[in-house]
Amino acid sequence: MVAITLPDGSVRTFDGPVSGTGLAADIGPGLAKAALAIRVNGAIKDLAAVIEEDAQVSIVTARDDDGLALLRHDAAHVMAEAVKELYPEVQVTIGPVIKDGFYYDFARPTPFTPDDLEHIEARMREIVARDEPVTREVWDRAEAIRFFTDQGEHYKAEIIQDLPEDEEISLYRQGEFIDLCRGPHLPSTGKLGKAFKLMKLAGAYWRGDSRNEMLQRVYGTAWADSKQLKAYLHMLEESEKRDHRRLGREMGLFHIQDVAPGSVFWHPRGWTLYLTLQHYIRTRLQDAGYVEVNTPQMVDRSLWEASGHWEKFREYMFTAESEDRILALKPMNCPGHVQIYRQGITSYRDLPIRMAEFGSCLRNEPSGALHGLMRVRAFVQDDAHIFCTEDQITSETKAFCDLLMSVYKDLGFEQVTVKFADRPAVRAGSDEIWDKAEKALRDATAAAGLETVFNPGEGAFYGPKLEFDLRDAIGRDWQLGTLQVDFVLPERLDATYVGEDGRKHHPVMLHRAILGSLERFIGVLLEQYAGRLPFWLAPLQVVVATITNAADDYARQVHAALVDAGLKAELDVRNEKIAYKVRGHSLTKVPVILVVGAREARDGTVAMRRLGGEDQEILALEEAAARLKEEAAGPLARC
RNA sequence: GCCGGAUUAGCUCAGUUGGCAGAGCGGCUGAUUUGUAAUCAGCAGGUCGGGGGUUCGAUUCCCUCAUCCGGCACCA
Repeated sequence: MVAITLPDGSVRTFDGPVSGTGLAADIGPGLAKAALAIRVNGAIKDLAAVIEEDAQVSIVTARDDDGLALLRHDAAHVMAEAVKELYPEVQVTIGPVIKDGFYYDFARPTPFTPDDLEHIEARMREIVARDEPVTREVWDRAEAIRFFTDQGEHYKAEIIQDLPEDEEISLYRQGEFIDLCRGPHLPSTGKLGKAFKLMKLAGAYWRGDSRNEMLQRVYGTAWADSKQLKAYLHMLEESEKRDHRRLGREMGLFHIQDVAPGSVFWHPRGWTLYLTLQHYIRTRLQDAGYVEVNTPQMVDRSLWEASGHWEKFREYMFTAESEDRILALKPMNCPGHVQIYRQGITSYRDLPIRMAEFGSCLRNEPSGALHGLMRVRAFVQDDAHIFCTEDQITSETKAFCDLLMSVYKDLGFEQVTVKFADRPAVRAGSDEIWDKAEKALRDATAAAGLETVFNPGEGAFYGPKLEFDLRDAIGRDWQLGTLQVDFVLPERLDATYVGEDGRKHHPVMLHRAILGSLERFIGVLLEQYAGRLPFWLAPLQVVVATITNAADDYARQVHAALVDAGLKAELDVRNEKIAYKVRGHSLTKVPVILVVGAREARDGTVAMRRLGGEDQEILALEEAAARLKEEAAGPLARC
């Protein structure tokens, strides 16, 4: 007797062992058709797997996340089968499930073309139509290696070679295609259905290592039904509309041009936004006890040698030569800050010193990494270095985390992922120092009430690190803020303070940024709001638009009143219909349009229209200006 | 940096056996004086990314460089 408990608590008993297929059929024909796999006591298995003893079992369908993942995994296998049929010389490697889809990496002397993609997808649909049974086989390791080697599948043989000794070697067979796979899989290729699509081609290094050969990666997406697929494709289209590069052009904020790859030409409105954001963060830093400095852009190589950058960071540094010296454009501000710190003698009583700088940094990022505002070669961070004693690490870190969360909240970001990265394999400093630094950082994050995701071994070579990732509205994560505990640089650059004991000690440096680079932050901000920035941040807040030229003089008065109130306002007295003007300014995401015609001119009022709104509000001019002025103060109003 | 794709007017894009360069939007000018997401007409606007080659002739074919896009690697 085998008793099976279903998720609803009901129990079904069978005379003997029963397969997932049998169980699903026993429950009902509808479920039998939808069944993709089973979950036995929490572990997901093939539908064909036999349940030998009493267990908690649920039937997995494409409606649950595990089922969808299975579907995608099978899509990868079906794609590999299609590729092997069409191009027998290709070697298959790995094909995992990823967010929204799957990919498979193939080894092939010549890359695939977009035309090939169409053929592959068409063949996949044939394979689905064939409804080939998918069966699991357990092989002897040596035999499996020999098998794949004989087939010319050297990557597969290598994968098996590297599997742990005790791991079972399972192969899945569908039609003529046989692949190494842990499973589980769908019972047959027909279960994949039709809701999939091959999306793009890309190169990808074998085992993710750029020293290895490059494979051909084919990305695809797969869903439970065509409605979901359609919704996904629609979502992608919508995402494109909020791409910050597109918004930047449409809103007239900035452009990037091939004469200066990785650098931004900020237009008047974009620069206004930049300055507004900078003013905000500068004020917050001042209020938090930071002092602001500015350090040289070009610095002799000797300083970079002393700091370790010449050794560790050389390839990212731009250099210039002058009078037989090599100068480097600074990629970071930290060595400069240590030079300021070192002027004169510092007492423990002076610590902590929180030294901030909006310094222009240049890094020669690899050309393939450049991406709009998100990854540039010239940028400004809201950078600061906190020089403190070891005892102060916790309190300074907590204060920083609090400040950071408050800033993110002001700017409209509520969901922050905090990653804690600990000691990497290659590092400087003793284990005792690392123990101390990691503990201090952990204590501080706990004190700040932050939950962290552990990111093992990803710390900086000089110390552990917190990374603050923001998710934009499209669901992408961007690392913006960071805090790094550094015991190494103060020593290398000989920064000291005199302690209570009258002796010299090296301070600890906390490298920290909240916005990260202003460039990247603005990119994230634009995507987060789809260009519809909060009023206080909007580079153009109000347009005064006339209905007829008869209202021009009054419109000028309105505009002047707004400017007097400190608002960023423009006047639109073009000889155009109001609908035309409204549309134009709406497309550039101006948050407020004040419409004035003969009535408003007569009454001394304005018709206020919010971006995207359908109704208007008639207000006295003074009232409107006062209200908007208040709104424009933004979060700094409470400072 | 690596793999693939792209580069035509300010923007979005058409342009096939290689034969004088196109549209829409935007801009300018004129008419229209307009009530909340596109009024009408006219005009201007191009080394077809740069360089080299093949050809009587190249936006089109070949080579090369640059930049951009999508991945990969990188991201102190």
